[in-house]
Amino acid sequence: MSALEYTPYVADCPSRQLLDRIGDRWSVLTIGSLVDGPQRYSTIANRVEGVSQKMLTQTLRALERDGLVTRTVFPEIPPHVEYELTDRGRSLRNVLEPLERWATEHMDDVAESRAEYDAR
Amino acid sequence: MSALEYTPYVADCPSRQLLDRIGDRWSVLTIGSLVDGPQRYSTIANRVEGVSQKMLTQTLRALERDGLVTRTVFPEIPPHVEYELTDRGRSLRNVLEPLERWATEHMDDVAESRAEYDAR
DNA sequence: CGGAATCCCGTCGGATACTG
DNA sequence: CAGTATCCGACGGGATTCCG
Repeated sequence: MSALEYTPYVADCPSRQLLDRIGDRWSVLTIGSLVDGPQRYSTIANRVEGVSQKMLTQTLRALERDGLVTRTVFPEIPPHVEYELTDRGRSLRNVLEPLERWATEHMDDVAESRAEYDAR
Repeated sequence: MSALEYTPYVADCPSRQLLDRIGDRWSVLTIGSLVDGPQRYSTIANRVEGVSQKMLTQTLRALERDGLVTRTVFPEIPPHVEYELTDRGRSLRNVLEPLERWATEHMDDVAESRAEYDAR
């Protein structure tokens, strides 16, 4: 019932900050790159084109802190680190995937609307 | 078929910019404030607590440009402007609502994870 | 009432260099 | 390989002022 008291429309409600985090550019793509199982840091970096290592590390740390991904270090040389979605992370992915799909499916229509808007 | 060629994981793909826009903090809340029909500017401003008038206007313009909301000016004094979701806007809302709900429903769990993470 | 325009500061985030 | 640390420029976004 406590969840019903949260609403992101209120400025200082914690759910607004959470919404910011999970709607974040790199968070969405990072989580998406983990859908098909655990991945190494370098693999994620390759999948999420254009992300700097600073932002990727920062994003992964935040996701780990929020209990959305786990970080596993294999004591090897050279280092080997794997990131994996938790159950909670997967449940979030389930609502992010439609968003990602919406973006790709409506890209053409949006581009058309933009052209019309800019023309007038 | 063209939609299949878009993927936000590629740096310069237009869908990435679109994903940024629609995942944006103010965009999500602004769209959400329009679910129950057309609203005046001031009403939206009140519902989305903490939004500055600059950001609200900017957000509404972007949403209008992308064909997600319509802007209707009533020639009255004082001015009267109403914003309303388009069909496309409503389809987007349908995928944003689960995201918003996820944030409120998992807020407690996430807060707990954060506390644990920070403690160690 | 619903903006537009300007100023200005904070932080986001990229580039670079270094390390276990 | 998987980071950390530092520097620093760009710009997001708030506060303020003015307008039709």
